[in-house]
Amino acid sequence: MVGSPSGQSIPEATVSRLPLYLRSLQELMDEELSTVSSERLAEMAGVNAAKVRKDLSYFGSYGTRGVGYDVEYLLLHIRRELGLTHDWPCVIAGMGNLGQALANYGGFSDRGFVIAALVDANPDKVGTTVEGVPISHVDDLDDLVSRLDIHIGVIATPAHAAQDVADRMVAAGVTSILNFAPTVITVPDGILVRKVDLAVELQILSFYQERRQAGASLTGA
Amino acid sequence: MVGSPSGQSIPEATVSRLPLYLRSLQELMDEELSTVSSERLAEMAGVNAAKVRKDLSYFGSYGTRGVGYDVEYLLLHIRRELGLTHDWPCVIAGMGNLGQALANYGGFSDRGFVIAALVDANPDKVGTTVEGVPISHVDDLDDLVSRLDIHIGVIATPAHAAQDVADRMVAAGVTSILNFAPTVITVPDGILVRKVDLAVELQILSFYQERRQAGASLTGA
DNA sequence: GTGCCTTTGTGAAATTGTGCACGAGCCGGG
DNA sequence: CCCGGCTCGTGCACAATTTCACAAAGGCAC
Repeated sequence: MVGSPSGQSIPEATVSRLPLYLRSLQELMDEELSTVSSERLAEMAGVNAAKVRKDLSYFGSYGTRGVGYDVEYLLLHIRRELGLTHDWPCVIAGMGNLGQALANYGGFSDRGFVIAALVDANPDKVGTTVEGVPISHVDDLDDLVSRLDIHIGVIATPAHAAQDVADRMVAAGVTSILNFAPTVITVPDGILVRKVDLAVELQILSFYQERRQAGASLTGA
Repeated sequence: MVGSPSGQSIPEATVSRLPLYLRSLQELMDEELSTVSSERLAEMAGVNAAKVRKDLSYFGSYGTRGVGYDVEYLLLHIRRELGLTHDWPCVIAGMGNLGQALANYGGFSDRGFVIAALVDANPDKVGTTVEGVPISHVDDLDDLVSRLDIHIGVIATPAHAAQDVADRMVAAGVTSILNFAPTVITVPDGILVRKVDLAVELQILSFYQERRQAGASLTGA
């Protein structure tokens, strides 16, 4: 079981670190380095060296003892594991501030996520374009998704519209959803949802910040 | 030690769920419900009921057996734990697409995070305003942070500028940083950093999406 | 007041994730 | 060919988190 490439069981925690390794390896490529040690990679990714080695070992043994990992080979391999050997066409729903920013944000297309379609419910916005991509009406989701072979949908609508849009996406054939709306959406089995709530992170910071100040006033003056 | 309110040790995992409970409780307030069971709250927050009870128990026992939790009381309590009884002035650095979207995004100020200042390194942008907040030059960070009593900084710059901005923020007195730049930043002890990488989430989706397709072609037709 | 129903609060078990420590394997030099 | 130094791969112990299961306790009907 151990060491078998493409084994079924890659820990979730490991998966969530793969993008970090990928990014670090890309930087190393830019610096034209051909090999990298787990220690260096760990430092770049902001984790611990043992963790890097353990994570990479789930995919088999690609390192060379005494030397390190081959940057190019590892890069290719992780990219393949992450399914980034081809581009992913995506649709963004909700062209408010957040949706527009996401559509404009270069960080997606850089990494293989092509904004193939944009939709909104507001007829006034339909027809305008963002970054050369026309905004369609949300009613056209079905057509867009099947015609452009879209599997990934991004929800950037207000909270109250999120569930409806999610339902439409699923009905249209989307199987993975990234939800930026601050609400829980429910989907059928087999549909994968990840959630990013920008304000949640600030609230977590706030928690620790408040604690620190409270603590400081106890221990401090 | 158990049940002591404000005990030192609230698990990180619990803290990261508090904002979800808070949001759910706000919805319940809007619906004018006065009590809620752990089961209902769990459903709204998208977690498991036992987890809700355990999470809440770290703050002491605020529920009534046979009845549930008092919505208003619990709301107030979590808000206090999260340090959201007052507003937090924040500064956003980097007024590109992402920074502008964050500044425009209503979801922050709704929850007590007031955009007090905006900075950018580009002189052309300095002087213009976003949502009524003027963009200052990044060199003025020091002055802004101390004058407006800012503790929280948001980095929305390109990756290559993030570390420099983080250093400046720390020097100016910021103690909590939310980093949207796709890079690891290092800060002195005592400074708290949280990281949101929009593309990372898509890559994680991509991983599972790819696996699913691979699996489907084995088990399916 | 008694009994029943409901829902909390919480030990304890199960699962998941982390970090250490060290054997194993590779490289370069003599 | 052998040796010393370096770095991977991994078993193991430990820590964190989740989940289960159930006793304890409030509320309501009668």
